[in-house]
Amino acid sequence: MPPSHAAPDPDSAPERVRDLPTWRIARLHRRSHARLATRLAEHGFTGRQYRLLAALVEAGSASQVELGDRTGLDRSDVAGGVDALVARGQATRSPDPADRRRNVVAPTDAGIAALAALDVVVASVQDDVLAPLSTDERDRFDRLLDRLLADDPRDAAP
Amino acid sequence: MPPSHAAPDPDSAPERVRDLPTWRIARLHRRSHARLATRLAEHGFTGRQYRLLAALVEAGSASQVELGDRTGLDRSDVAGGVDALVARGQATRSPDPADRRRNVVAPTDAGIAALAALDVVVASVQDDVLAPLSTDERDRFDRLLDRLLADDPRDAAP
DNA sequence: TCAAATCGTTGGTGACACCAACGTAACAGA
DNA sequence: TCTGTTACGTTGGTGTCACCAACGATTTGA
Repeated sequence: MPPSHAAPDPDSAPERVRDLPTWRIARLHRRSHARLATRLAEHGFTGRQYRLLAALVEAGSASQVELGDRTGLDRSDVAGGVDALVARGQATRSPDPADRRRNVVAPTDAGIAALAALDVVVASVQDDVLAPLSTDERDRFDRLLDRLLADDPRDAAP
Repeated sequence: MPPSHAAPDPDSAPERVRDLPTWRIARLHRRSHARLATRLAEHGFTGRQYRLLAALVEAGSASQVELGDRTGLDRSDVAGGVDALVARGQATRSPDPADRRRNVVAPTDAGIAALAALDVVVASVQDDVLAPLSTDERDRFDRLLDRLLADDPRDAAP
């Protein structure tokens, strides 16, 4: 065993922070994200690349802006992600003959197969993250999440 | 209206991702984190610096490893954070006469005052994030969070 | 036709979570 | 006491994520 850096537990926090909802939400996210990222990494994927490939397969084929819209990624990040997919033979990129400003990005068979494999992985991670909850509790959690995510923080009807 | 990069909504995602718990948790975190970060930034603070200052005030004074333990930050990140606090006159750093490997980091009056101001800000962000929920729902959410976080993350050490 | 908008690319920014190596200093065992 | 090991702080990386600015090439629409 190396001298051991004795990495501090990233979940430890000062007293006034420990019980804050924002802190607990961050902790939950770190955990769920770490699990997902680890499992995706085993297949050579990053979270963004998975989203990208998913959007690509769902769309059949798309321009990079469209991929940006479908994944919530910035144009520049789409470019890099598509680079990775193309490099691995999971997608193709070619100029759009109808509008030569655009690229047409399309999944390959290998890409489609990879996504199918990832879907299984991703589903198992969901179960992993929610494991501590019963079916009932998962439902309740889901509904609370709905409420919290419901958009319009700015609209207070007078 | 500027040429408009037309930044995509970061919450948009492919179909198979949209309803995943991990994705929804990530969305909630992005939201709560963005609100907190924005409000802290108005006072020149980053999330880590707030945690650091909080740990510092709670401890009275501490070495940097101790700050790392109290905040969950890596040694190297503590170093940078303390740099910032010292540069702003919110903390002092001096070698520990009792163990010259250590630094003694201590909050200044300005640091203590800054933390008091931040505490108010942070509290208001909590309320903001939980705004969509009733008191009852907040309790339920809190308990579910407890369950989800109870599971031990640092296992897998056979 | 010519200015304006769009698309993709490149190259940054900052925050966050990590890890490796190094010099100094303290310590513990032989 | 000497000597090897550990601890501390610093420096300088890594990669992910979310962004933003500018540029060339292309298309549009006034």
